[in-house]
Amino acid sequence: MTTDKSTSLWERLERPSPAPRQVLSPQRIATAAVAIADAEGLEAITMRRLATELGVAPMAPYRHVSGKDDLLELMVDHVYADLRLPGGLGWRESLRALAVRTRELMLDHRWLAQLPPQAKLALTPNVMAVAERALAALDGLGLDADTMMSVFRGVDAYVHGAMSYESAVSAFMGEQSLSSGDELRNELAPLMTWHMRTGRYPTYEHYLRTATRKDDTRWQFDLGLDCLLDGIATRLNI
Amino acid sequence: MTTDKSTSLWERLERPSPAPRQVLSPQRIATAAVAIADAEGLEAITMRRLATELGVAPMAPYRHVSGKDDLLELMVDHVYADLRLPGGLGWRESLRALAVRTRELMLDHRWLAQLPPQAKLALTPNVMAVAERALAALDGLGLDADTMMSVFRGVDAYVHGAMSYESAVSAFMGEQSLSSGDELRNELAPLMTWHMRTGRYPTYEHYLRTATRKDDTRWQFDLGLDCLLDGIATRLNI
DNA sequence: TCTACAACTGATACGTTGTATCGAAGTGCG
DNA sequence: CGCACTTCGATACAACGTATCAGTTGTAGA
Repeated sequence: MTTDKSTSLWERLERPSPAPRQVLSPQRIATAAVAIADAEGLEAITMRRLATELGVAPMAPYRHVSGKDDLLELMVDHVYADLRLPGGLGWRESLRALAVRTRELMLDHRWLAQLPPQAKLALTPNVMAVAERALAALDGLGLDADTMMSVFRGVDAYVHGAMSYESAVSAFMGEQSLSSGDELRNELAPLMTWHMRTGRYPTYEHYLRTATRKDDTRWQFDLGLDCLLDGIATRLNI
Repeated sequence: MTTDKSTSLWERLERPSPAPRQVLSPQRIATAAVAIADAEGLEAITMRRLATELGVAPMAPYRHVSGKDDLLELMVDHVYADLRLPGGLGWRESLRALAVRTRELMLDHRWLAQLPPQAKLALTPNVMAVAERALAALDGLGLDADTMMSVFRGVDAYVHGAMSYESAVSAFMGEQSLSSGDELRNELAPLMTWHMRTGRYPTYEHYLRTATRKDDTRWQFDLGLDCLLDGIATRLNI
């Protein structure tokens, strides 16, 4: 190695460290990004922040991911690896497990339900594997391919829709430092009483006054899910 | 009015126009913003772009909306005014109308399904009105308040989830200038064949080869919706 | 062991975004 | 006519995604 005479030895000694090679990899990037998003939400995901967290220059990750969209896809694939579905069950228990496990995944990673649209189309290996599992559970029941896919996508749509709402509420509570449903409703009370004072929402008002399971999100999720599964069973004769 | 001697008459005549007061209003802002988003997608919504479209300085709209979040809520309320649900129907036809009309609204305004999370909690008058209509349709059937709300939210979750996917696909096709399902699949073919070559997704592969209704999104939507409505009917004995 | 090459990272910079700030212009009331 | 108040314009700033390019390092061939 020839020393570059334009920079003195001392100057070069001042420079960081020789930086061992291969400090970055899609794996390390995904893990770091997921950690950030889990701890501080999706809006904390910044190429600069990610680089800082990895102890690297802002543009370094671009050698491994083509941009932020790519990064989000990588994150999705990374966490979907944890979505292992049990085998050997009937179609109904399989779809139920799919829904419940997906919900748990989205509760562990609230940002999953807040991804921008293009990240929702992520056709990554681990996402494909989940679809394959679900479709396989629906195979051999006499359904045609279109119906199988629609049933799977229907359940998936319900889960995503429900969790999109649930995690938006939870994100809002986090921003406002609210730690219970009562605190949330207290925060929203002025707006709500203003609405109710118009007298245009009597049924809604009745709900607000008499409901007793406003915070039982699991019960709400299961009710809708069971309805959907019931309907699949009766309508498709399976 | 005293003329300011530091600026000549001609100089002041050169200046735009005296700018009649009250050129801005939440109404005008909402209409302009919706027009932009309808034509060019949600990412075209920029405070600067909005101001330009309104013929006004970048910061002017901030006198009427507190920020971008507020603007999005205003847009949601604006388009939800068009979501009129027919009255005098049974619970099932009402929920079906709710779902179908919401889908149509989201097809007319693709950005509705791509809103950031906080905008999905918009408790605006026109959104409340839709909820009230749906809840009223479920009233008097012997359901408790919690169940009524969960059923409504369940249907809403399904619709949002399904449309989130559908409009993400449609947005992707728009970006890539793809105008048919065949073109879309052609675009995705390299990725898909790569996945299929792993042999890990046999059921998925069977779907790709034999399905005949891949582009019939309305049929897919209705199948899931009918399953859900069937399930609600049987599980809740209504 | 040396050398050339390819892969990788650092530094710098540009255009855009949301929005804070403050002064100017117009409006309604005394 | 004067004055407080609302509404708008101009300017500015920090943070973002990312293009570009030079510098650095590991590695393959001689």
